[in-house]
Amino acid sequence: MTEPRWLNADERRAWLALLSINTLLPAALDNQLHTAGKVSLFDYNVMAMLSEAEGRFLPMSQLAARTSSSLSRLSHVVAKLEKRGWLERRPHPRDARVTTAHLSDVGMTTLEALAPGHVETVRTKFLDALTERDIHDLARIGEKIVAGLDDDHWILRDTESRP
Amino acid sequence: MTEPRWLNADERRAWLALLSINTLLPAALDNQLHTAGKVSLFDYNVMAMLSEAEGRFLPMSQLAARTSSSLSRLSHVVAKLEKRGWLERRPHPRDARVTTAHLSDVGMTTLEALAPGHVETVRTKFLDALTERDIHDLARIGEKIVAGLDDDHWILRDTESRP
DNA sequence: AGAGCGTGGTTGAGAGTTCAAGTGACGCAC
DNA sequence: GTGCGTCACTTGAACTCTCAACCACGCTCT
Repeated sequence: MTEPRWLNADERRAWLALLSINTLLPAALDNQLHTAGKVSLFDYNVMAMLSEAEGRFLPMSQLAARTSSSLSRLSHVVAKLEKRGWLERRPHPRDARVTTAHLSDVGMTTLEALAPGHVETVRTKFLDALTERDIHDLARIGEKIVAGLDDDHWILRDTESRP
Repeated sequence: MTEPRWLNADERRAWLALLSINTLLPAALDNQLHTAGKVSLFDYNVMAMLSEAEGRFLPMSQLAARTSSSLSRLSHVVAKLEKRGWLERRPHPRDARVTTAHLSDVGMTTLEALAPGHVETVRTKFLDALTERDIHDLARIGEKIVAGLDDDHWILRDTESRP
């Protein structure tokens, strides 16, 4: 049992900054989305991921992967969004175990109405503080961290060059 | 009402990576802390911030600032930690409005027992994926983002050079 | 065909978080 | 020294998330 390696100055700065960003940024975005349309950042992302999928639907487990969430969390949220008429759940025709979540037309319209305000907030609260180079570096570093946490995370697919 | 500026490739990569990190990293750390000692990452941070303060106590509002949390959230959590005997609340002697949270000896011991496993997890889940240079860049970029979200955030004090 | 195992998803209970409202105390204006 | 606005919290209710248990289906092996 040896003495643990404590964080040095840069490691500590990086860690504390990430920790703060982690609570402040989602709070700011949640806030904007909630006043704009009683939607959380997570709700928004669920719908956004569906809107980008072929046919605007995905199996629950793939949607969970794309939102980095547990199936349980997703299930509760999809139930809520379904009650609002923005999503619809259907059984998969070939595999009766899987449920697919479909973005409804009303959901799509809602999402489109929310999108401009949301990206604008992403800019003002996040991207505007950075230079083009910062953003490029952050994308690279961020993807490294994601890879360390989940080595076949969906955002790492098709964007990486192959050998 | 002009067309919003959507995200370009790098902006999107940076944003999606941050979003994923944001859910995966705290989950991993919460997990470790919870199995090690039924403590959340936020609980841990509250105690860690107190442990680093002069005299191991801070007014609630300063503690809230240091944990980037709302006073309400903090109040609930401090109540919980107080019930476990790790913290103690005392009225401020000069200003009866303020409550100070003190880390107890038991709390300090608990924190010290948890710390090695926690830093180790911070390393394996986060820092190990990065080079020294990445960490330095991330610290710089991260602090820029924090500054954009809260221009007098505590982590920006004393670490920045002054004019 | 059926036993056993893994997969995909749901559910309910308990823990945690947020939001709005409330309680005192300070401090300044007159 | 009496209002009156602000500050520093606290509280309770509503909502969200997590965790463990559960169900149903598909796959493989015999």
